[in-house]
Amino acid sequence: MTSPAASAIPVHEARPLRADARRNRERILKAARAVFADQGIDAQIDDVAKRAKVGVGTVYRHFPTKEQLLDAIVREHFEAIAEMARGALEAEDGWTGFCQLLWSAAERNAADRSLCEVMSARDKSDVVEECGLAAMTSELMTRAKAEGTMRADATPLDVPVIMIGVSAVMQTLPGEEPWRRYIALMLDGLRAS
Amino acid sequence: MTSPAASAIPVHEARPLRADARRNRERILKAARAVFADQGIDAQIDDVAKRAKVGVGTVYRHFPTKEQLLDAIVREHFEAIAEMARGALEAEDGWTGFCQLLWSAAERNAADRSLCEVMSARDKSDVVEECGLAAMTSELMTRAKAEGTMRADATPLDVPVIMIGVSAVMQTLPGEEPWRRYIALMLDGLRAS
DNA sequence: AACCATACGGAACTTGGATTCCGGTTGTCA
DNA sequence: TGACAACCGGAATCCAAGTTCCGTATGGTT
Repeated sequence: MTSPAASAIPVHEARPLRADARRNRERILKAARAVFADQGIDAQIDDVAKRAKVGVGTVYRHFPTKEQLLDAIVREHFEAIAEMARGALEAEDGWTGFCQLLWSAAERNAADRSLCEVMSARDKSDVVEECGLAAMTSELMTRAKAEGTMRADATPLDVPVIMIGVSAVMQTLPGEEPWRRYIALMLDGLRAS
Repeated sequence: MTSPAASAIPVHEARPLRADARRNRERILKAARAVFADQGIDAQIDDVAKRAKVGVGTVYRHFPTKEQLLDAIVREHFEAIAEMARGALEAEDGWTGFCQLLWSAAERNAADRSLCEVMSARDKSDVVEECGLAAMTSELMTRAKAEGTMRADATPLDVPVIMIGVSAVMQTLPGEEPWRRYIALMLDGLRAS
């Protein structure tokens, strides 16, 4: 996206940020990642600002809305999960890859409260689509079904259902045990009998 | 505390409510059931009051806090589910009873937004314990395992995990399909192979 | 080294809801 | 049928965020 011939850039492709602004933007994102991860989506912008050692106004200049700041971070997460999916596609077989993806995605969720809250409360299928996650998951499932390791009636729609569930479990029941158990049950439910 | 023979009544065992007060209390509960069911736990007390054709102050005299009002209603729900559990214990076998219980409890959840929100976001194990649900579920599972229809490593703890999950799914993905699919998967995961 | 568009900080403002208050009603009981 | 404690209604108050504003500071440029 930063290539020399950045010619046909869409709509408002602003001039580069001033050095201090660029620096602050990074600090804000970093702070927000940390704050949202451990306070959840109800964390306050003031806290983010404080942690970034920046005034609230500055946060708002970079992200006009709390929602937008949160969104930026959620996208990063999905991006990361999409990366995991790419890894899962390298697995020796579809079922293994599928399991690997669910486990690692859940693991990431477990480390971030806001992610759990967002996943279990808002439908993010658009983001999932955009970052290619939908397609990769679908591919993984197609393979697994072809191999006969996944029940034939499983559908890509089962994945959000599962992720929403784990996310909720993580928020409500503390500890690793419950959500791991949950994923295990679900995978058993999806395995071909 | 002010009655003449305020003898040995525990703490605050108040005198009977005045007729109008009793009537209002009922209207408030009825209104609250409806409002919370379709707006969720973020519904406003003002709406409850309006629907009950009563002033906000009156709502607050009966339930000093929104939290307490909500709690009263949530307890009613769990009570009802406990009733379902009693029915499930009559089923011809443990597995059937267990499935019956999960399906009917989920069905009830589906009809009440606040119930879903509460179940998926707060640990209500105390209430579950108090109304006997915990014990009955446990009994059902013991039977099913003895019959060999439920996997041996299933535990009563799996039930809240499942209920939390469905509740979250109901909130996030609209329609009957997703949550039904979810329960079906989970039951398959719990069935003995 | 002066200029100014960009940025910054953070106090002040706004808003949405919960909760309180208090003058006016109404059951209940003598 | 008074008298009064128990109630009621709903405007006013309080509060916790999110968001705006504006005087000041600072990179980048000539």
